[in-house]
Amino acid sequence: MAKGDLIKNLVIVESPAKAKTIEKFLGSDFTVKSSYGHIRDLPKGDSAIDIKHGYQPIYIVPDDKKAVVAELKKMAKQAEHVWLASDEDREGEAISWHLAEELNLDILTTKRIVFHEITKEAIKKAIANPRIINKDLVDAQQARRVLDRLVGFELSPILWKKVKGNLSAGRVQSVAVRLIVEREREINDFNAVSSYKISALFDIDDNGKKKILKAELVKNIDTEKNAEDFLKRCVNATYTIENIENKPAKKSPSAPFTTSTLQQEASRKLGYGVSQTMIIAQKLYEAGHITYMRTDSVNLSETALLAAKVEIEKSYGPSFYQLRKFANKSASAQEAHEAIRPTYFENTSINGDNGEKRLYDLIWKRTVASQMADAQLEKTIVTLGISTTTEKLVATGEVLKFEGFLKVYLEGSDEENPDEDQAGMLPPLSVGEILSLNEMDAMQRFSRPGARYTEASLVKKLEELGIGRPSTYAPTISTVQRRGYVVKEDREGRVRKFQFLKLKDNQITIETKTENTGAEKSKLFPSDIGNVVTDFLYKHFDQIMDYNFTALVEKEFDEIAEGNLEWRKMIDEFYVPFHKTVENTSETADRVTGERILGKDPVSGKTVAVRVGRYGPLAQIGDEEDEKKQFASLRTGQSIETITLELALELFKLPRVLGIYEEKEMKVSIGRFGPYIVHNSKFYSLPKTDDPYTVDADRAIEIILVKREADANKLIKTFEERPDVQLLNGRWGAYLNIDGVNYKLPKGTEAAALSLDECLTIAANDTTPKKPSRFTKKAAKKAAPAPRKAAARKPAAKKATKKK
DNA sequence: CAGTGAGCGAGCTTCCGCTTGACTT
Repeated sequence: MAKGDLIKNLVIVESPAKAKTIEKFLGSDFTVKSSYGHIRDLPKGDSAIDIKHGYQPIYIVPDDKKAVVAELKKMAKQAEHVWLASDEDREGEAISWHLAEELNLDILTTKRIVFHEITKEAIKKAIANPRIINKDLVDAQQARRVLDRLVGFELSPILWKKVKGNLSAGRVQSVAVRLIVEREREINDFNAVSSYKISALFDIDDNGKKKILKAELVKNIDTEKNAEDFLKRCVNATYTIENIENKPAKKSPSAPFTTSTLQQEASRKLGYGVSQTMIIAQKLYEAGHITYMRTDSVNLSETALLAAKVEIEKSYGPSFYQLRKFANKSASAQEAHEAIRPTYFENTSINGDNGEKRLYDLIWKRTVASQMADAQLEKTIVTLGISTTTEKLVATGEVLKFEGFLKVYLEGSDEENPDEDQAGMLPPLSVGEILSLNEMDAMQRFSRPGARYTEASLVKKLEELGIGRPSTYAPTISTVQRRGYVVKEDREGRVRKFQFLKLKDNQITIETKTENTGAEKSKLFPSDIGNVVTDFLYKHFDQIMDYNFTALVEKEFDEIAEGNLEWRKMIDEFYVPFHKTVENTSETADRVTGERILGKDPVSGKTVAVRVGRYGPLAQIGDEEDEKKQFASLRTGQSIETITLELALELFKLPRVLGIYEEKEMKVSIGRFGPYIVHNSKFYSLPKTDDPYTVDADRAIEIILVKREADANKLIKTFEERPDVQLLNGRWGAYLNIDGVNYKLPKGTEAAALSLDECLTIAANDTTPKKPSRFTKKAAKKAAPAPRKAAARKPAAKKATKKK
């Protein structure tokens, strides 16, 4: 558009991708622009809210929004009509209001339009029915904004004072951490109860084919003795089919994706973290492949419903189609958008990288399945009598009569049920038939505590509690990890014994077997600091930490939106007592370290305790007054809450001096990357098979010599003119190193034959992102006080990217 | 994928919710 041109209609939406689409629908009289979300916010400091004057918020246009606002302002001046078309929810209404204020538009007359779906009909209809800004809804947003700022910026400094610096607290994040902390404690306090599951395997002859029928006792047996008694009773018994019941069953598809369910399913089926899912979804959205990805609605537009029908009937036939309209379960949903769906159902796949293709495939299948017919099943329940006892065995089978939506998609599950067998088809059986027992087992099984959260299952829980919004789920999960409250990691399981009783050929055998239990992959664990902060906040600010706090204030926000409550009054009623507690806590509460006394050191008789120190969790021998007290850091995976006296004392056994070799001392210890030997200021990692507590001098020398040998063979080639270019042998074969940066060699390259020019070409063509260059001494020092895990994972690069 | 193995001290940190940006001629 040339300078000075008159614009007939200026429409302002939130997202630029949306602006592009809408512009196509509206024709040449309309220019559609985007505000890129909120254009104003509270400034960073303490003076953002004038508490004494009715909690008056001071708004500023942040630096990164100045250009957008300037452009919109200019265009608004040139426009005949301005239409504010931000989302129809609390935040969207506030965006329109801020725009009106900042662009000098008349609040009382400027046209406000809304649509819940980006379709031509919806937009035309919106244009035909403008309203004005709803100031009550805006006030509800102001109350939300002010409350969050007051809570966050008054609680966080108390943590700096009473726990340590750089911590944070807030309405959403602190509750998210509490969920993780409490789940971990439930797991630690859990006492597994065991019982015995009885399964009988029968040999069946299915027209000459040998098959096995598995039947089970419906209720497990409580003790080993009773299980054995049961098997004893079955010696020489006959087993008769007493009843066969067939009954139809059906499965129905799930609703189309919202942000939360997309994150869950991408986690279960593709193994993506919630941020990863959102980044990929954003790309799909920007490319026009899917509708908006931050939504809490399960609704599909009429256009989408029709397109799904066409696609299903074309690809699978009319019998597979069923119109379905889903209702939202979550009361906190604001439904400003459609569900997440493919923009064009006829695109069964898209161009893009692997992640984009897989996520699109998931979205396509989920959406299409949601408009498909039920799957029809036939369930068969076979009851078997035992001649020697009144108890019954039951076998169940399932046959799929009509696939329906299962042709396309089956939702994943969070439940891990290793004991549950997939019910399949049963062999032909008849009532009165006598079956021959192959064997009967009684297997000891254990009850299990609630599962640890994954990123996605935590999002699910937060959504159930009405805490957080689609746009904040992923950032919240990142925040609690960045602050070091929560770590996402894998944990190895432990070996557990269980009893296995078997009746075969009328003989009973009892065997003790072992299984691995409790192994975790990408699960969220609380850190010690997460525990300490949660306990502190819960003790002094139970209101904020209450799982219902958000739901309660949301009710009040709704009242404000309906015009039945004045927002300043609502905030005042919350803030006055809250602030009093803040002041009181700040003055009187003790510093907290989460200290736990473990007992006495058997050698010195001194007290052994664990607590959070300046650099993280530590163990200490000797009281505060003790001048010769000793310290040792806890290891990764150890926790103040669960560590035992024995394990804490172990920490003081390292470093151990192993002896002298080549006139230098050999010392063994455990570092960030596991056990190592240090000798002549060189480090040698201990192989997994060696134990740092028992390894001896002879073995240490061996390890040193093996490493020297490897190092001697490491160098393949160097070049006189460029000493910084080296071809080296690594654990995975030859690689190229130039000035400390590693490059992969193309497959099949003979490393020793490469010339310097060829090496430089390989380096120049290598587009894989390289790690930031090695820390300088200074940078390494700076990174030191960061939380243990975070320091190991994220080098100092974080700050630089943020500033930009 | 490749290597790695911290620790003296001042001033700063922080919320939740919208949305994607990107030095020049």
